[in-house]
Amino acid sequence: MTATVPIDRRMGVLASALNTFARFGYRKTSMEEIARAAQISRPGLYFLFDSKEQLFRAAVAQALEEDVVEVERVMAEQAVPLRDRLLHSFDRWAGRYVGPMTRDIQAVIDENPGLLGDLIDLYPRRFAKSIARAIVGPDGDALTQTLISVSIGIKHQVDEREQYRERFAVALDLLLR
Amino acid sequence: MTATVPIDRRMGVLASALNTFARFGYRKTSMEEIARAAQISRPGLYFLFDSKEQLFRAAVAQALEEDVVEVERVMAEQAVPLRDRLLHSFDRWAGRYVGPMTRDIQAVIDENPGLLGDLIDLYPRRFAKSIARAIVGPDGDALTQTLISVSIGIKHQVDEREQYRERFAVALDLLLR
DNA sequence: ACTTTACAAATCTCGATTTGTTTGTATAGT
DNA sequence: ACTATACAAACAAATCGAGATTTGTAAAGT
Repeated sequence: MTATVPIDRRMGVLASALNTFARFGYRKTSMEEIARAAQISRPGLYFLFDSKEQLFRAAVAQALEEDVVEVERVMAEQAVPLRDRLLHSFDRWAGRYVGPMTRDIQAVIDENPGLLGDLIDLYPRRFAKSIARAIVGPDGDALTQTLISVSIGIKHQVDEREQYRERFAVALDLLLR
Repeated sequence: MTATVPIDRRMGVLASALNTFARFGYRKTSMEEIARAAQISRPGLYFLFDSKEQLFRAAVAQALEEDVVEVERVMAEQAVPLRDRLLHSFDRWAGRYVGPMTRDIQAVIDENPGLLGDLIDLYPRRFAKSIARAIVGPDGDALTQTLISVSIGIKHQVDEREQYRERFAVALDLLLR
């Protein structure tokens, strides 16, 4: 049972664990390295997380959770223009994981299917719902769908976050009338 | 020298060769299998094409050429609505290569970089130019760019050609005012 | 609520050898 | 303008065993 452990202790470990997984991939990352990066002993790491697999799941889940919570927060801010809210949200959700360093996170994730269970379906759906809710009008769902497709396409075309932002902004301005 | 060989003989072989490459991948496809599929002897295959590598290049090049020529033809037909011309062209260019069977063609192509040289850059550019030329107005290039991103994104989301068509049509109608 | 040290069991790494497959060419034949 | 057969050289795949690495747990300590 890890539930008795202070939550904030784990969060820092999760962040550096995800980093390490991203750098070397799931297989080639040892618990030793994660522990070192988190400035903790390896048995101490096992005290916080039952297994390497569970640690990986938790690390990815935390990242997804933080991203989607941020998206939900931003999309709810009625004061700022829809266009800016969308750009910020998509950049956070997808643009963040573009580039030589952060791209590997995505690679690790889909090189290890089954390791993550429903997370891979659940969070994207939650993201989509959060976007769709903010877009009013009859074309709301179609627009959301298309924005997501554009985002995925751009991610496969570029390799720098800035390029992602630029291209997505162009698409956004075309799609928002 | 293969230049003395009748061209139409080769074309049929190229089509079935691409099929075979798509089914098994470049490495796991033997000249034996290609020859069998093309109803020709293996030495006969070597009479038509100097090497496996050259055969692969020629097969991909033929497919790309046919696709892009069809796109150029359709986009030039001023009589039919732009929306329909675009849908047809993108479906031919990208939708064709969606699905469990044809998807592997794409896989083979980008699992074997270097095998194809410039083809991979040249044809997509030619396709883009053909699209951009037909879209008038100040947002022409931006629209083209975005349509291509949408197309790539959808290709990564769906696994049936019909789904590709539907989603792309939705995006198209949103982007064309 | 951790650390250090220690350890068995599972897993990965690797080089070496072998075995089987494939390529590309040749040759003789139709 | 091919086919059938045959063949050397290159290449890939499968096997294997020795050695190292890694996982997960335990125990004793602070």
